Amino acid sequence: MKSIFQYFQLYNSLSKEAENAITEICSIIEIKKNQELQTFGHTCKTIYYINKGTARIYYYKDGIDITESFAFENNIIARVESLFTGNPSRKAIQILEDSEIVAINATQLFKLYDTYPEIERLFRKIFEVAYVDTVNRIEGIQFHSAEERYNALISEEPNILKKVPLKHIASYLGITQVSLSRIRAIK
Amino acid sequence: MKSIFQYFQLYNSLSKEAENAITEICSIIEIKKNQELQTFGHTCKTIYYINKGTARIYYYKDGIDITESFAFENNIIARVESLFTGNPSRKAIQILEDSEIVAINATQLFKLYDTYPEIERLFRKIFEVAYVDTVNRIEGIQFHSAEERYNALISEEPNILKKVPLKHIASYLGITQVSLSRIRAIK
DNA sequence: CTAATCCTTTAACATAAGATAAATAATTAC
DNA sequence: GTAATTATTTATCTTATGTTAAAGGATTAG
Repeated sequence: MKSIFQYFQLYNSLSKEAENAITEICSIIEIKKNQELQTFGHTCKTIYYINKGTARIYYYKDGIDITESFAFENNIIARVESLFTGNPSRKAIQILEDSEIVAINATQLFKLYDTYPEIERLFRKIFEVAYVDTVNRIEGIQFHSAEERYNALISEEPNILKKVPLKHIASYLGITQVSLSRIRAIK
Repeated sequence: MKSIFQYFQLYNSLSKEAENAITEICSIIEIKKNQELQTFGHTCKTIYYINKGTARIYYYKDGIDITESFAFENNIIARVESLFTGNPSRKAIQILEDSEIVAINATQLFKLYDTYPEIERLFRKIFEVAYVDTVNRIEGIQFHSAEERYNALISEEPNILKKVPLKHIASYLGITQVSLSRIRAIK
């Protein structure tokens, strides 16, 4: 469990005490491909960091499986629409490759915010950047064609095709799998 | 300048000292319809609160004016993709009705975070909720038809038609003005 | 290793939305 | 109040993506 603190360092440096306090509320999960890390219907009280592997957040809309987002090695994944509101999540987190995940107990983390402003600041900054990424993604969705979005995704995340089935990429891009197949066939 | 603190109260209560510190870094702007509150190209260092009026964030994509978001009375508006990264913003803020705006100096605000953890917490929570709204908006864009998105917008913000030209609503919805006209004609 | 299941592609047809142009309608400037 | 400008609608044609169905590949379970 070293690299999570390297990741944190990118946002805000922490005192040794703060690092120890965080370590105490983390656990490591080894989990296999296609398993559900978290399922539907409960209020999300965990933030995950991916040491190794790949995951996605997804939900069902009219019975169809829709991928909201992917997360890859050395990144955070959380169902923020539940974590930050306390509402039960309609979304689940599925593992897409055999993974090693750090689970951060968010209930306890939020308590640490009172004792360690540096920890509150760290997560404030992490989620500010995630927020900016989401704002930028809207721009991509609204004014690029499906083909442009696909190409952009591949160049941002060149290994995604090895890690993630195309059907999940299609729903993430907001198109059907048939459309994605057509787009790929053009090349 | 009363209602901004009522708004803050929804997120986190502040001590009198913290309120005073914030008041010191705020100024009130009276600004007329169609004026630009902030223009393109500079790093965004201001967070705005709308006491009265309406505003939008917009940018040009291939020469076409695109509305990224609207903000109405008693809400915050900021170009977060610049504010949180320090990058110059490609976006501008335009006033859509004669407005009264509170401008919060973000550079000084971020300094207050060191002295007043309660202020850092306040803005953390404000932007967490804004982040959640943005995540939910992606869901709307990706899996609803333009007609559904239009109807949803009207029911969320019934007065928008009195405040905002349809062309801005069209680009916000991710469609052309001609398509929006067609959708409205069906009824 | 084989069968069963799941994933991806291809084809044919349907439809929503884009592009362009022109006609009205509404607003703004003088 | 009128002209000029800007916003909105309507019409026509085009195109990207959706829908459904079926076939071919790949992966998984036993």
